[in-house]
Amino acid sequence: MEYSVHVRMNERLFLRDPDGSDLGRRIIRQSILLFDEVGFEDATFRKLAERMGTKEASIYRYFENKHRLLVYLVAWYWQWIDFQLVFRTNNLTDPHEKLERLLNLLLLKDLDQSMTDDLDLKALHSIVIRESSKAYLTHHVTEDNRQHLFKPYKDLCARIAGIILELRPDYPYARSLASSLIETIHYQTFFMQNLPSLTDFGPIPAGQHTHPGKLIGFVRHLLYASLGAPIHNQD
Amino acid sequence: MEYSVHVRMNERLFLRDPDGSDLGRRIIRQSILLFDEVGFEDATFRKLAERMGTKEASIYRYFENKHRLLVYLVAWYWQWIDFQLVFRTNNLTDPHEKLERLLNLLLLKDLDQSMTDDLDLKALHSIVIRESSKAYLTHHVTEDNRQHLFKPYKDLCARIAGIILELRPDYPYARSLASSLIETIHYQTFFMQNLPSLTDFGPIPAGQHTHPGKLIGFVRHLLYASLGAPIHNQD
DNA sequence: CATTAAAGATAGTAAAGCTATCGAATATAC
DNA sequence: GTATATTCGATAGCTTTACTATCTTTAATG
Repeated sequence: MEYSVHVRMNERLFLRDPDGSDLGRRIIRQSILLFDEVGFEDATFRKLAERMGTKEASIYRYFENKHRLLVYLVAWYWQWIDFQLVFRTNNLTDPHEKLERLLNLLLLKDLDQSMTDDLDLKALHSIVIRESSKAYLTHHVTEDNRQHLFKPYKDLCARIAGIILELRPDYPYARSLASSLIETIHYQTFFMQNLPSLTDFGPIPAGQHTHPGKLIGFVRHLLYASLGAPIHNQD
Repeated sequence: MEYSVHVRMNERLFLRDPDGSDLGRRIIRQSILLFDEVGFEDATFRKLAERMGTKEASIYRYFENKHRLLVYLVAWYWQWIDFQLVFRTNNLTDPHEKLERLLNLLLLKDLDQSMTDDLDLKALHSIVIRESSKAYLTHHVTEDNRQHLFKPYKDLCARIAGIILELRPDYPYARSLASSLIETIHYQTFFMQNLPSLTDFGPIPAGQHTHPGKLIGFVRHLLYASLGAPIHNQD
C-alpha cells in the first residue's frame, strides 16, 4: 500500500496552485531541473517555457515572477524536511537519536525517492544549497516575511530548537544553534564542492553523491560540543 | 602623522583600476551607498551613473558588470579585515586574545573610521552581510575561483584557521570552523535584523548600530565549545 | 448543448545589460 | 608648443529579460 503525502502550501506563494493542475506540476518539476542546470540567475521563464513546450505567459499565471517560484520551491523543500523529521523521529525518546536522524536528513542520506513521486529531490537539494539564501537575502525580505513565505523554514528551526531543548533545557541559544546547523551544513557542502580550501573536506569526486562523512563529523562535533555532551560518533 | 593603508587588489577584479582615478574611486564610494540603499538586485549601472552624474558606459570601462563590482567590493572588504586582523593581533601571543580581537573585528566593533578614508565601512559591512554570498553562489563560481577572485576571503580563513591551530594544534576542522565562524556571524546578524525568530536575539532597535552582545555570546560559546576550551566571557 | 475555466498563441512595452563610436578635454612626450 | 595618447562625456543602438494584454482554442462541467 502506498501513501502519498501531500504538502499543503501557503497560498501567497503562488497565483494559481501549481499542485492543482498538470501544467502546474510540470512547472515545478521542470523548474527544479532548470534551476539546477543553469543556476537561478541564468534561468528565465522563457527558457522554462521552451523546455516545457509551453509559453511564458502560462507560467506567469502560476507565479508572479522567478523569485517567487524559488521561494515556493524552497518552502516546499522545508515542509518536506519538516514532515520527514516528524515521521522519522516519531516514537523516539532519546534526543541524541533524534538529532542523528536530523543530520542524516539534512545531508539527504538514505533517501527514499519513492516518497517524492515525480520530482527530483536531489536536484532540489542542490538548489537549496546553492540558491536558497537568495530567497531571503533581498531588499524586500520584511514584506515577504509578513506574508509568511518563510514559515516552513522557521517552523523547522523551531522544531529543531525543541529537540535541542529536550537535550539541554537550559541551553540559551537553541534557535540560533538550529538555524546555524542548517546553514552550516549548506555552505560547508557548497564550499566542499566549489571552494574546498575553505573546508577540511576535499571536493567530492565527480558523479559521487554520498558525502565522505567528514562533513557530518564536523557538524556533529560542533553540535555536541555546543551542547556540552559527549560526541555521538556513529560514522 | 597619518598612515594611509593602500589595499592592492587582484587585477582580474576590474578592467581599469578604480583606485587609479578620481572617477574610479567615486564608482567605489557610490556603489557602496547604492547597493546598501536599494540592494544588489535592484541596483543598475544606469542608476549608479545617474547618481554619480556620469554615464553608464563610463562604469563599464572599469567593471565588466555589476557582479564583478560586487566581487570587487567584497574582496576589498576581506583584504581590509585581514590587514586589520594582522595589525590588531600583532605582538599578541595568547590565541584567546587574538580570537577575541577577531570577533570584535568581524562584528565591526570599535571601528576607526579614520583608517578608511572616504568610503563608508558600515555600509560596506551591511553589503557584505546581505550580498556577499551572492559573490560566490553562482553557476560560474569555479571559473571565478580560477581567477583568484575569492583569494582575500580564503586568505583570511587560512589566517583564522592558523590561530585556531595555535590554540588546539590537533583540532581537525580548523578551516571549516574558520569559515563557519565568519558565515555564522553574517547570517545570524541578518536573521537577527530581519527574521528574528530564527535567533535568540531580538531585532536591533532602529538607528542603533551596536549589537546587544548576545550574538557575540553565542558565537563565542560555539567557538570555545568546539575548541574544548573554557568560555572566555568578556562581554 | 451551453457555460466557463485553462491554456495556447501572438503581440507588445519597458527596462536592463551591454557595445560601439565620436568628439572634447586633459595630460604627457618630444 | 605642437603632437600624441588617454580619459571621459555624450549619443545611439542592439539584444535579452521581465512582464502584460488580448484573443482563440480546447477541455471539463453541469
